[in-house]
Amino acid sequence: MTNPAATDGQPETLLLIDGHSVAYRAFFALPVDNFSTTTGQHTNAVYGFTSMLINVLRDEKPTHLCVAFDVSRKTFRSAEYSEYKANRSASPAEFSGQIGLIKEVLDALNIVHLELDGFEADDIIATLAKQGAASGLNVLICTGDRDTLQLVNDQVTVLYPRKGVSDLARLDPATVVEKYLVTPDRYPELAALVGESSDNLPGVPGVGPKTAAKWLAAYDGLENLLRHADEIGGKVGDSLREHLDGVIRNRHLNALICDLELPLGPSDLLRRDWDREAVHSLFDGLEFRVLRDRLLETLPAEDAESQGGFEVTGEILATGSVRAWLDAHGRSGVVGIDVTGRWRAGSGDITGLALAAADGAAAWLEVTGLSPDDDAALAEWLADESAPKAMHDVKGPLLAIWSRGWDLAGLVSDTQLAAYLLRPDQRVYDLADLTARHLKRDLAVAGSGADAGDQAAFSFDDTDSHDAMVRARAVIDLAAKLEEQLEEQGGTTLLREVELPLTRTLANMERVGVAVDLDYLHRLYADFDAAVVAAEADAFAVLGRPINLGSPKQLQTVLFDELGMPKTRRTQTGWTTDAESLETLYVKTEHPFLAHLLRHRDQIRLRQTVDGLLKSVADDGRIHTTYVQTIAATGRLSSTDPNLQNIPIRTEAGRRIREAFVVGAGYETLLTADYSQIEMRIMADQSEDAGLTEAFASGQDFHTIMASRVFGVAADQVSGAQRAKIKAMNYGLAYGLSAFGLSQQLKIEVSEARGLMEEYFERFGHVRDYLQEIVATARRTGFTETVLGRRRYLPDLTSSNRQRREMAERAALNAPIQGSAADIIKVAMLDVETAIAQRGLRSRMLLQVHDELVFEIAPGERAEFEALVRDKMGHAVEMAVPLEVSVGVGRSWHEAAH
DNA sequence: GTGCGCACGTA
DNA sequence: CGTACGTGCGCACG
Repeated sequence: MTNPAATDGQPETLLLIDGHSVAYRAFFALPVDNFSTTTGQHTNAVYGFTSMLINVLRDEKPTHLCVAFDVSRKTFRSAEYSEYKANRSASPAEFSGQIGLIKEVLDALNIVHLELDGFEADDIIATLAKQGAASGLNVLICTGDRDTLQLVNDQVTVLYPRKGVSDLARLDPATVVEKYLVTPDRYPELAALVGESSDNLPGVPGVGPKTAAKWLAAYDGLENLLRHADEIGGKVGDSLREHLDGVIRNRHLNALICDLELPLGPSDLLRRDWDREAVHSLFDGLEFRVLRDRLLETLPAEDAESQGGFEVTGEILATGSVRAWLDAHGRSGVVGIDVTGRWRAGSGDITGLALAAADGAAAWLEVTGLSPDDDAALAEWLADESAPKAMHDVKGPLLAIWSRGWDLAGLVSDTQLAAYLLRPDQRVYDLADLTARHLKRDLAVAGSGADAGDQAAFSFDDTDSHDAMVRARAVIDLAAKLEEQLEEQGGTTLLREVELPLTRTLANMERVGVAVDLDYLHRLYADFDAAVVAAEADAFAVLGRPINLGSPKQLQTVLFDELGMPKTRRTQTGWTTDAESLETLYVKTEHPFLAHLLRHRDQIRLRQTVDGLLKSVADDGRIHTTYVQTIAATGRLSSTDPNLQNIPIRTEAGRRIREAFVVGAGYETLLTADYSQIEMRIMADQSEDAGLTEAFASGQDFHTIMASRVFGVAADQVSGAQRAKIKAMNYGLAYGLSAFGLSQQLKIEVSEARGLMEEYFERFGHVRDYLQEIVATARRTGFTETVLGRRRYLPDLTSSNRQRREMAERAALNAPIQGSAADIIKVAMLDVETAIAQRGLRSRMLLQVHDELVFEIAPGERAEFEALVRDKMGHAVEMAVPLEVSVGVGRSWHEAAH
């Protein structure tokens, strides 16, 4: 049994939490508006409660733990005194439901929670506190309810939230006396005299804590005081005598019951392993990212100890001994590798390597200590296809390996990629976390959680080398475990043949980068900057004073309060000032401020994009983005630092930015190749809809031909408006578009949009059947699947919350379509790369933007390369509907567009 | 300093 | 009340 804090000689600690009390404190401590999920569920109380729980577990390291809840407002106390707590207004609507979520959190953390009909949480706590103290435990009670102060003694301490949820006062006997002027056992007597407004128990008028404490001291307790009530003089004496019944009632009601019959005793409250899967899926739903990280940081060891950590006995390889070690251990099975170093933006460096071999041996070697023969032996082994290796998050280390002049081959697993394929909707795939979840083992690495790429230090001591060897060992075990799971869901091919080799392709693209015209970028920045300044000046002139145009809050004050404009759509914090709403406002009011504001928005955005690019230009005059392979739940890539997948294209000014991306020295031109309507083609193929398939086969403009089918007119009779409507429908289909959404986008009535959808589906009925089938299947199996078998799990499909469920349905609709498109372009990228290598071409792949690839073409290779790209992209997978690829060339990304 | 919401760019 | 992302800013926490 896990018992993390119990060490020899130290007393064990029982922590008792009043769930309702702490949740309520949290609710009022944290602004409810700042804590809600995208589905509208308020979470401030859950957040505050969980945050406090994490802190107190970290700080107090209790060995035993229980959370008590009130069942309802009906208790023996309210039965005896109907006014008990009757002053409490109904809980705010935002609070309701959060107690249920807190219990889900506790369940995921495998923490016992108790409630008992007719009694309050306090009574449960009092009972357990007494039992715990009796069996020699230290008892901590975390509550915002002062009634529990009566339980304080040498063994029992109350943690009382001072303010918020992070500042807990420690109330031991001495502190209670200091603060409340009486000993803990007298506190309820004092409260009976003074009254407790939160319980709606009125006290004796005119008697405050000081008077009450004085009396209790003078008469040695309440009982004796009441017996001698007639001795007390003055007005307060009269007052006391008039309210004797009330005092007696108060004292009766505020006495906690400490002999309840409970199903569990202190020995049943030993802390238990928590359920990683449950925590992840719950925190995903609650959108608790930071809290999850804090939880993992604070409590990683505890669920792992039952299996223990990793026993690694390794050696630090002395100079000259690398070849011998690799010969002995490097070729008898999969070797786990952990690279220490740093990497970013297409390059990196290595300081050390840890290896863990299948035979149990482990080694650490420092790059600076390599002899020429060590270096050669290592380079040879790393590049040896027949020496199988496993790593975690290999792309960065690969860049570092390349920077050393080495290469890497024989990689059979990347545990990060494997974990991503198993559950693509996780936020992070940290090695320590995966190890604990899948192997129930503790990595016990100092500073685990940090990616190697973030490692600041370049000096290493024995701990570093040991930790690195532990990681290398964990990677092999994890790789085997994940492989097993992936096999069950048919995902090993996707890992081996797509994601794993793609990592290398992406690393190459990052390493190469894309050339930019730096002078042009600077001029562009100056232009946009001037436009920003001008727009700002114009806006201020109209307004008569300067404001921060980038502050939605200030804009709301100006637009809706000062200028009295009609209110726009609501946001969580007020009324939206987004561009679309401002346009509408401008049509209504023709206020020139709006025009200047919109222009300012546009220009500042463009300036910001250019500024970001300028800051990213490396010494080689190129921009090296980083592709993240494990972010998008659908299987797409993402691009960051900088994001080159959202460079403007829709406006003229935006396209000027694309002119900054140019062909690099020694190359002839850029070439872009993109898939036309790939998602619609996937839908046509998968739905086997004859009408849709024919529309693609016709070779005419796709949206026009679709419109002609829907409206029953010849293609040359389709109006612009008709084409626009069907185009919106085509694009929206894969997103789970509703009649309402379509009406919004096309600015038509909902009834017309509904009619449009009906007519569309009358012609293309198999598409509707297909889309409905996706959701129905996903609801049954729990996941969706792409053409290559990439899964996405959507537990919310069976949620009782309608908003969550419908959101999951749209995600289910979209995932196989967007995901299959991602599969296809990934295969195409690999095929193109292979072909480049086979033909010995110098041309190279630079960028991927979901359905588009950008290449840099070497002199003389243009025609051959275009044919190659068309072939590989067009035949990445075989489908009933041809994949159409359009290609353009030019010296800049803009010119190469088509 | 940190986290969040808003706004907005792409496919 | 249409999916999937990343970034930068202002603002309110601590």
